[in-house]
Amino acid sequence: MSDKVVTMPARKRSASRTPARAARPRVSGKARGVEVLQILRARIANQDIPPGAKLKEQELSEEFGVPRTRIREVFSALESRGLIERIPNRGAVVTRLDLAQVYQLYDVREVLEGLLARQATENAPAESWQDLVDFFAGPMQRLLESGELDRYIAGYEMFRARVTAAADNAVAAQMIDSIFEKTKVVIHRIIILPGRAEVGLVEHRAVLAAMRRGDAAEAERLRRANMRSAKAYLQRYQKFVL
Amino acid sequence: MSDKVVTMPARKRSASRTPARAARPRVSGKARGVEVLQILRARIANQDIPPGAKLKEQELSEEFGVPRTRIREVFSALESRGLIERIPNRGAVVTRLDLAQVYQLYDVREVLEGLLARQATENAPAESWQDLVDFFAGPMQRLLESGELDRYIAGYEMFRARVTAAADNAVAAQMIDSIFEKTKVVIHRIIILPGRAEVGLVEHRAVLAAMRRGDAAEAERLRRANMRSAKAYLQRYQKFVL
DNA sequence: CGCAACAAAATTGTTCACAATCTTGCCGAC
DNA sequence: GTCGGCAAGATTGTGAACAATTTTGTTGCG
Repeated sequence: MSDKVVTMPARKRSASRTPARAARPRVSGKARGVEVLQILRARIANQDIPPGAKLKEQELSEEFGVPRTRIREVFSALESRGLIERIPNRGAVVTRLDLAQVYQLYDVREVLEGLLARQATENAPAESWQDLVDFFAGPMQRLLESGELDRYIAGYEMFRARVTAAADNAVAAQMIDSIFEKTKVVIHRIIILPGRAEVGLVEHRAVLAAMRRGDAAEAERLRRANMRSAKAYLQRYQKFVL
Repeated sequence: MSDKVVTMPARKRSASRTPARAARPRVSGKARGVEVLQILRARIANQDIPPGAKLKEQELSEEFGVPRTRIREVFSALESRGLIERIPNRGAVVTRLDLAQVYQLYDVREVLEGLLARQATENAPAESWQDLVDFFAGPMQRLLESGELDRYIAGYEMFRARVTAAADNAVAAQMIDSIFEKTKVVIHRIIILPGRAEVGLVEHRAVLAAMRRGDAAEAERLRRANMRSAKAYLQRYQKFVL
């Protein structure tokens, strides 16, 4: 995600007096194309826009205060990411995940998370994981027992962020990101399944122990086992999750 | 990788006489947006358009006979795939791979090809691989000895196609495709490195033997080893490949 | 000769009008 | 009452004109 963002003088297009059609009604301040893309990605990932919903060009154009052609460009990007489907002359709808695809996403995620765990272990000094070992032994255990699942999930995402950063593999990170934006809802629903968080916590402690030892191969193996176990929960409670 | 590419007549933009905007000069028959996208993807993958080259909207618009707004949409899709970079008011250029990224692509490809080999072994009956075992024992060996590298590569891609089809994992297949379209040239250059094809052939035979035995775990392990070995060649002959 | 300022050309970005296509609701025939 | 057209409305697709910006070329000064 290149952050060379910008420059771009903030001045607003001079006076542009246009007498008729006076000031634009811009519902929310002007947004650049990239921003619109990110916002829509997030909305789809969170299912603020539910699967199957239709996206209308004009509507979005007015909401974000950008030209309709720009919305079309954003649609192209969303389509190439597989988040929406476009049918000629019929518009764009949010893609619906089918079961087979969710399993495939989990299979791919298994090997990618394994890769990141291994590379993180190889790249970072073993001691650097100590704080996470402690965190998962104490605080995370407590969050789980007191039922604070939101903060538990936040802790888990922090773990993933640390591993991803240490692995230093932008390609893999980006691919997992694209899996996340499709399955975020599913993943969160699995965590709150009966017994899943407890099992997951044990598995994560095992992964962290291997990383703390500097055993990269074992960290990869355990992380993959962890993902397979999550997939097994998905299969078992399929009807509740999808 | 669809090769419907097309050549594209080399003639230069016709007379462009259009006095009163008469019949459209369509250089090549009308093309849909998706087709334009595929063609440009192929051109970039083959380096018909070299890294760093600038893509001009009007030029492409005229060549394909599609509106410029459509070219812009295609650019958005190419950008989201990481094939081009767009700088505001400066246009679009084909992204240049840096060394670190190529290594990362190989690391990811290692685990994904491993996944496909495993799932292919799990899904297809062991006997179904016999013809490939034979092919890699005989014909491929001969192609190598007689130096017919193009056909050797074609045989290798046939192997990949078979495995991918059997694995039946569209998500993984698509991700590997996106890796291919960025590294196709590099991959082909590695194959023609001294000794690489010979080693690769031996490794592929081992993978196929495991698949023929129905040993999915071993097939995955061997395929990953094969990819690591290819990456090692890349590291060794780096300066000749990039 | 170098170089800075300016002018011209090329290119990208935006806007709008309209055409093509699909959707919806209505009306009548059976 | 149901079904099949048919017209009106909504939505997407196209193309050109226009505006903004960058690039290129030129001129004149030191």
